[in-house]
Amino acid sequence: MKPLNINDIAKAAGVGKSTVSRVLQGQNHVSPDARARIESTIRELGYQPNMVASGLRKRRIQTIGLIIPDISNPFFPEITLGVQQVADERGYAVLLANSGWSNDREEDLVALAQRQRLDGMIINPVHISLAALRAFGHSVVVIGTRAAYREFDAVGSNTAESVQLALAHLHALGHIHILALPGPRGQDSTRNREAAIYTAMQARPDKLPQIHYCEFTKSGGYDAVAALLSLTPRPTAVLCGNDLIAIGMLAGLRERGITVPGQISVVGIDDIELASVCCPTLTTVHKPKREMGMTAANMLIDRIEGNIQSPPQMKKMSTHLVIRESTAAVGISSG
Amino acid sequence: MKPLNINDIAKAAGVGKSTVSRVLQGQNHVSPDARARIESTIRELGYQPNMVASGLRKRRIQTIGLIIPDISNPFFPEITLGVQQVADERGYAVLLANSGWSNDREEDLVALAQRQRLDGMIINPVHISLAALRAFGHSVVVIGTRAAYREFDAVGSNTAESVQLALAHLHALGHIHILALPGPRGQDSTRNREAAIYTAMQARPDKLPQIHYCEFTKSGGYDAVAALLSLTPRPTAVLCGNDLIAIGMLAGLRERGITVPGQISVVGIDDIELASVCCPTLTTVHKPKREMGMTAANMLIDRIEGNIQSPPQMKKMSTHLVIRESTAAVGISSG
DNA sequence: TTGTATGCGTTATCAG
DNA sequence: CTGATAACGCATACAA
Repeated sequence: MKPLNINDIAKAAGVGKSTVSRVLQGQNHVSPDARARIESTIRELGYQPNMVASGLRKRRIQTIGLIIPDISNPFFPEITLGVQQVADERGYAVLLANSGWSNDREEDLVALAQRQRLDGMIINPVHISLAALRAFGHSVVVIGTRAAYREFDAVGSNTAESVQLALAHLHALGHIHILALPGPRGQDSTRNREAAIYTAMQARPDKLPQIHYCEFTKSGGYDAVAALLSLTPRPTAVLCGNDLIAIGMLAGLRERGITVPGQISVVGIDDIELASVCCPTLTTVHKPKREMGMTAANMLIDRIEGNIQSPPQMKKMSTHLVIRESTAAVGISSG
Repeated sequence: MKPLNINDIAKAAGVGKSTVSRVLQGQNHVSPDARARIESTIRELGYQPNMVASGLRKRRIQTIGLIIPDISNPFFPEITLGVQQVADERGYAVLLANSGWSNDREEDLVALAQRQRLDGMIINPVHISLAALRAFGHSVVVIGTRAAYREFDAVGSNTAESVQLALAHLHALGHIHILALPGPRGQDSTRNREAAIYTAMQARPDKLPQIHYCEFTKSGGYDAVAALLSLTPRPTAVLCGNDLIAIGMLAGLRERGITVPGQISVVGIDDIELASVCCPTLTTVHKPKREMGMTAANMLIDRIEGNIQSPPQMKKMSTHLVIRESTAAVGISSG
C-alpha cells in the first residue's frame, strides 16, 4: 500500500538513513561494504526514492515546464522532442502544456508552474506579459526572437533571414506582385515577419508585397484565397507566414482550379513534414526545429544548474531554403 | 529569493497557518472575516502555495503521466490534446514522455513516474511488461486494445471494425488481390490488425490478403513498395496499418510512376491530418483520437479520485470510413 | 471557529 | 565514515 521509504531501506540494510541517502545521491564518503549492502537491498525491495520529498527538501524537482501554443500544430512536436531529449539526458522531466494561443491561459500556466515549483520553464510566448513571466521566479528560456522578452534567454530562428531567402527566391523567379500572409494581425510574430519583409525590400520599396492577415492555420490560408483573388493586379506568388497557411492556400487554390506553380507560386516557412507530402510539395524555408528545442533545453538547464552567469543571450538558428514543386518562374503558365 | 510560504501569509494576516491552509483548500469552517483578510493578503503578496510540499503531505501531486511512443507521429498530438484538456479541467497537469518505441525506455519512464509519485498514468504501451506496469502502484489507463493489459482500464479504437470497414470498401470496389501492411513483425498492435483481417475474411478464407511487415512510419510504407511489386499476381489494393505507412507508399508508388488509384488503391487507418492533404488524398478509417485522449483522462482521474471501484473496463471507440481519392474500382486504369 | 503539534520522506548539519 | 536530528512547507487530528 504505502510505498517503501528510506527508513525501510536503512533498517533492512542495518544502517542509518543518512547513509542510505548518501548512496542514493552517489556521494563518495561511504564504505564500500555499506554501499554494497544498501544497493543490494534497494534492488531487492524495489525501492524508488520519493522525488516529491526530496524536491521539497532540495528545492529542485528535476522537472521543467514547456509551454507552447498548440501541440497539434506540427511545428511543435519537433521542438518538444528536442527539449525532451536533452532534458532526459540531463536528468529532467518535462511538463507540457498548451496555451491555445490564449493570454489568460498562458498566465494561468505560468502561475501553475510557479505553484509546482518547476525548476525552470521554456515558453513560446504569444501574449503573456513580462510581469507574469518574471513572477515565475525561476529560469526562463523563450522560444522566438521577440525583442520584448530580451531579458530572458531565448532561442529562435532568424526571421529576417527566412523572409529574405523566400523573397529572394521569388524575385529570382521573376515575381513582382507578391502577396504576404505574415500571420494574424496584432501578434508579435506577425510583426516580426512584416519587419523582415520591409528590411528585405529596402532596395526596392516600390515593390513591397501586399499584406493580408490570417491565422497560423490551414483554414487561415484557405480563407486567404479570397483576398488573393480580389487583388489587382493579381499576385503571381504568395509568401506564407508558415507552412500550415501555405497548405491551406494550396487547398483553396486547387478547389478553384488555379494551378500551382503554374499560375501562382506558393512558399511557406517552417518546413514541417506536411510540406514534403502535400501536393504540390511545398517550397519553404527550413527551420531547425529539433535543434531549437535542444538548444533551449540546454540553455535552461545550464541556468538552473548555475553553469551560466552571463547576461541573457539570444540564439538565432539559421535557416535555409528548400525548393520543391510549389514555386516556378513567373509566366510559365503550365495550368 | 525564497518564495513566500504559508507562515508568511499567516503572520501577515494575523492568523494561524492552519486557518490559511483552510481557506486555501476552500474549506468552509472559517469566519468570513478571517477569510477575507487572508484572501486579500494572499493576493497582495502574490503568494503561490507550494504544491510539492502539499503533495508530500497529501500524497497527491495533481499530476498524471502520459507515455506515448513518439509525439512527432501525428497520431499522438491529438491524443495528447484530449488528455490535456480533461486533465486541465479537472485540475491535473500532464507530464509527457516519449518511449521511442523502446522497451527499456518504457520501463525507465514508468520507474521515473513512480519516483515522481505521479497520481496516475496513461500509457500507450509498446513492449512493456505487465510486471513493470504493475510496479507503478497507482492507477493506470492503457491506450490500445491489447488483451495482455486487460487488468488495467483501457481505451482504444475498434480495430476489428476498422479493418472490416477498410476491407469491405476494397471488396465493394472489386479488389481481390490485396496486400496488407499490418505493422512491424512481433508487435502486438500488428497482431491485432492481423487478427482483425482473419476475422473479416472468415467468409472467404481463400482471398486472404498477403501480409508484409513494416514499421509504422513513412519510410516503412515507402520501402514496402518493393515488396508489393514483387508479388504475382500484383495486388490491386493495399491496406496499410496506419496513415503514415500509406503516405510513404503513395510516395513510393508515385516515384515509380504507378498511379493511385488508377493502378493501385491505397487505404490507411487513423485519419491523421496529413491524410486530407497528401496527394492523392487518402481514403482511411477515422479514429476519434481526441475523444480517446479525453476518455482516457476521465477514466484515469475517476480512478484516482475513487469515483470508480468497478473492475477494469475497456472502452472501444468506434471508427468510420472516410472515402477520399486514393481508392477506386479495380480495372479503372486511368493511369 | 481557531491555533498547536505532529508527520509526510528527504537532505543537510553536525557531532562522534 | 556514520548516525542522530533538524529543517523543507503544508495538512490534519486534536485541543481550546
